[in-house]
Amino acid sequence: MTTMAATAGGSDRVTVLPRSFYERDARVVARALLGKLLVRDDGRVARIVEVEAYLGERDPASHAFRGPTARNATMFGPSGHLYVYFTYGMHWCANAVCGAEGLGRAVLLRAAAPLDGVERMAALRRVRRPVDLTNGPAKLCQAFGVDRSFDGADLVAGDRGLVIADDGFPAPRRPPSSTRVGISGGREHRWRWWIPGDPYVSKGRPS
DNA sequence: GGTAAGATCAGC
DNA sequence: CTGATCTTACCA
Repeated sequence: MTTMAATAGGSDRVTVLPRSFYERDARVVARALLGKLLVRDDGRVARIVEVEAYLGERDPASHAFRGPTARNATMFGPSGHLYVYFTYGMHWCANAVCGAEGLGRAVLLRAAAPLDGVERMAALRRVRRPVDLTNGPAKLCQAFGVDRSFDGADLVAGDRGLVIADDGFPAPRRPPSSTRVGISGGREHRWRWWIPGDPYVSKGRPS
């Protein structure tokens, strides 16, 4: 963790987020995740800069809207696990499950700023500009090698070598918000947040 | 069994 | 702006 601490720019203490961090309202967890670190055991590290909250069965934009299925089973499981889904016939996206078990709520990890292990990320993604490495939910997953095999991974125990950690970098007090990207239902909610000015925030079309 | 839409991305 | 690409969920 020496290299990471040096490049992270926060305090020299890096701690994995506890289960209790995730056991809260998804909208609170989402904003609290801004500035946290996505860490793989091979040295890949990126700071989360954009997130979206999905509120389970009361949210028409959520995969959990129509109740539990084989696909969204992880969402209805315990907090602090990774819900990974396949979409558009070619992309993987990752969420942190939150709230009480059985609610089907989660936070989509939409973008992150690479801090370490950039060569390994670049090896998995052929891009012109470095910013395209991780400035979108499917790009982030590809850069971190996250696919179906990571669905259900425990982000607290790190059972598959992937965790989310805190290096002391503060989450924005009042982060800017917008409607969520790429959804049809649930447009009335502004449940997308990001770190203002960060170059790795995805190019969003929502209002 | 058939089909439409999808929490996206890259290239023109 | 469009094509790629295929799983899932829903309907018959």
